[in-house]
Amino acid sequence: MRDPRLHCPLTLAVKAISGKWKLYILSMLSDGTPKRYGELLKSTCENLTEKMLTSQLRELEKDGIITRKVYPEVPPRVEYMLTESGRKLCTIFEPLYEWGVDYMKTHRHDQLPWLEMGLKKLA
Amino acid sequence: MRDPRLHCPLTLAVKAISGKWKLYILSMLSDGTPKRYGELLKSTCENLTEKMLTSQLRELEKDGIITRKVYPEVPPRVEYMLTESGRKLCTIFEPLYEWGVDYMKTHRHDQLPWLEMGLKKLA
DNA sequence: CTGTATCCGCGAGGATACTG
DNA sequence: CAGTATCCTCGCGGATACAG
Repeated sequence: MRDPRLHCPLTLAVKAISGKWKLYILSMLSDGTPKRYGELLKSTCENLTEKMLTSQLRELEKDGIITRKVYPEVPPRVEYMLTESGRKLCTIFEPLYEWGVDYMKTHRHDQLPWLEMGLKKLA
Repeated sequence: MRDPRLHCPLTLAVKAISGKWKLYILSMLSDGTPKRYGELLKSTCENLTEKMLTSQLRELEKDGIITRKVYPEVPPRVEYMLTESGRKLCTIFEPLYEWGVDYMKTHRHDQLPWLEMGLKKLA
């Protein structure tokens, strides 16, 4: 690191969303309603494991992108929700979604997994 | 894969940009001007290796996001450039950049590497 | 200059079992 | 229900050498 040009906002943003499952998780939360742990675990058809979900959630929480709310109940209930910052980050899903639609018009895709998301509420 | 709900455009888009270096590479190309191999290799302060650059470029090319043009010269010259599809994909950099700016207003960042990019021309 | 080819370390991440 | 705790595989990706 001899380059003195630091503090690039774009690098920061790219780092925040890198991580194999973060965009998937964020897309599940992007409709704005809180989601429970088990809900997130099941709502993807890719094989997201408990360990991975937990670690990615922790990082997103550390970065101030989501909040984790624990309800002192039995059985326990934990809800994850976007912060204001997280909601802003999720604006990228709209262009991403549109890009995907465009892309599918001109290519063949018969093997792609489906992803739960809430773009309708975003738009 | 027992879920019958396939063909999600968002999943497709997420897959297209996943890969450790793709967003960095795309951001370097996002000003629209063609870039040479060596140029891309040097213009990031992270340690992107030749192998990684090549593999990521190949995938982006395969996905129709960039084009690779070889000039039959000596010494050889190869230029990489966004396709129409790639340019559309790069629209996410604007919200990402803005998110990073917002984020930096409320957090401390003294260790982040800088990234060559061309948002000005995009805006 | 723009790449392959090869080797290989290492840690992300998957599987499984267990806990408050 | 919502997680830890462990173990272990596997392939990403770094280093190096070489080629057209």
